[in-house]
Amino acid sequence: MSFVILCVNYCTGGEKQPVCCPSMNKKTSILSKSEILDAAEKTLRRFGPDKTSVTDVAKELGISHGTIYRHYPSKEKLREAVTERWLDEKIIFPLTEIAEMETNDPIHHLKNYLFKLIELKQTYAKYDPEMFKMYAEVTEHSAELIDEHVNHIIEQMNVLIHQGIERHLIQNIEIRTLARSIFYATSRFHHPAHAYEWENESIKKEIEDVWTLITYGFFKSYQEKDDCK
Amino acid sequence: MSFVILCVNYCTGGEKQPVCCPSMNKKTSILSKSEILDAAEKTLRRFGPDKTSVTDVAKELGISHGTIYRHYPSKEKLREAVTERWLDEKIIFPLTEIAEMETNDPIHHLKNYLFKLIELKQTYAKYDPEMFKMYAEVTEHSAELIDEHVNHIIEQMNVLIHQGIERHLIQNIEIRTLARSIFYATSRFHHPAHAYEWENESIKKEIEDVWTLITYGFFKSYQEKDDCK
DNA sequence: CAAATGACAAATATTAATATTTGTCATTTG
DNA sequence: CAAATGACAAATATTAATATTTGTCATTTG
Repeated sequence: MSFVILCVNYCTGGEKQPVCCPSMNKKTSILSKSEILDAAEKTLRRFGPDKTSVTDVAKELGISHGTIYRHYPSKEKLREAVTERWLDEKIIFPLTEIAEMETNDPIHHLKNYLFKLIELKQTYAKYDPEMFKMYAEVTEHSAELIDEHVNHIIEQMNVLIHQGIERHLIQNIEIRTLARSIFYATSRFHHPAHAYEWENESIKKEIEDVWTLITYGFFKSYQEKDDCK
Repeated sequence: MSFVILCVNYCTGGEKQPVCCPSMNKKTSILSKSEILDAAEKTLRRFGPDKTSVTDVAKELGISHGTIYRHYPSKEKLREAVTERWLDEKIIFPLTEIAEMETNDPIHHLKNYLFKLIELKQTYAKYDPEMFKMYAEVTEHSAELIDEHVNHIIEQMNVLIHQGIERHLIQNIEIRTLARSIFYATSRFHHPAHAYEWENESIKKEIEDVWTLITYGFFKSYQEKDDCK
């Protein structure tokens, strides 16, 4: 009984744990991936991504550094794992909460979602600078990680856009293309390469103005020009 | 007579020359700013922006490095001057040619202008990598230089937008805001921080898709929904 | 006498010697 | 016997000594 419960406690978060069920007698001595990630995150925040060694992380855990290599095949993979968890927790999780809210104003819902993405990125750039730097560094090298992250966001935007189309508020064009274009057209406001431009207060108005542009476009439609009014 | 002509020859390009008119007997010995910039550009292309010293530039010219400091107060100012001239020649000049063309399709004209900007940036990133790197480095430090460059482009876009509004093709909203928003919404395609993402072939479709988005917007207007058709 | 020089100090970059870190794997531990 | 260890070589980073570069300015040059 307690066997099962313990296993559930240990194996949360979808991690592929080192087999934790046979011989459960040593529960505290079994090192989990998330314990390593906790220690890595703590160490990264202390020393910064450029000064943190695998040895430092091992020291934090009071173990041999060789042990970490039994869980992550390289320093780079460890950095990616830390970044992936950080992105999931700090960016994807709060965004998912917004995405799943009920609404009868899909346009506002979409704006809410996108603006939250921007706010989160800009907040963490400022208040969790070491981890944000880590994220910026890792995603510049790992196309895989950034692709997964971006696709996750575009996927959620797809759903919101779909709701807008159903209610005849959004033009019925290729959804995925639209989601991607909205994401890219706002790169300046959420891409880490632009972080140094976020200090300026004018950034808030710029975001609103770009949002207005992509909402209505600059083109005066034929309806407005000829048929109507 | 030949005095005046020589002066004109020497003082082209709007440079503030070291007074070249009194005592013209030594015409070849007078060092012009553009000669320094030529040598700097040549040296920068050879050694790259991180390995080029003021001494290297002086060597290229066969002069003492102290002389360069009589024309530019610091290495950084020299780098800025090289970058500014490069931008004017490689980006602003060809853009101005397009901007000044006559057209009866202002939307196409605007697209043409913006796509040329993107094409030029992407071409020089690939085929003049040292100077492009120089530009990327300098603009990250000098807000002044990048502001001037960006404002120049936005100014030219203003004119094109104005033509579109006159012909009732572009919505009559605040022109400057619109120009800036179009510029920012396409940052991914012309901002040097994104240069490493330009390798991917998919970038061409992304540009077209973002252009379509900012042209028409994603919002289904009331005209389309209710009044018309 | 305007323009260039080159000697100089301070700042910065390079080099070479030294130390640490990364990643592996045979051995140890519980 | 699964998990951890720690000794080890190769790669990378740090340090300290050395060399170059930056920027100034009194002196020289034409």
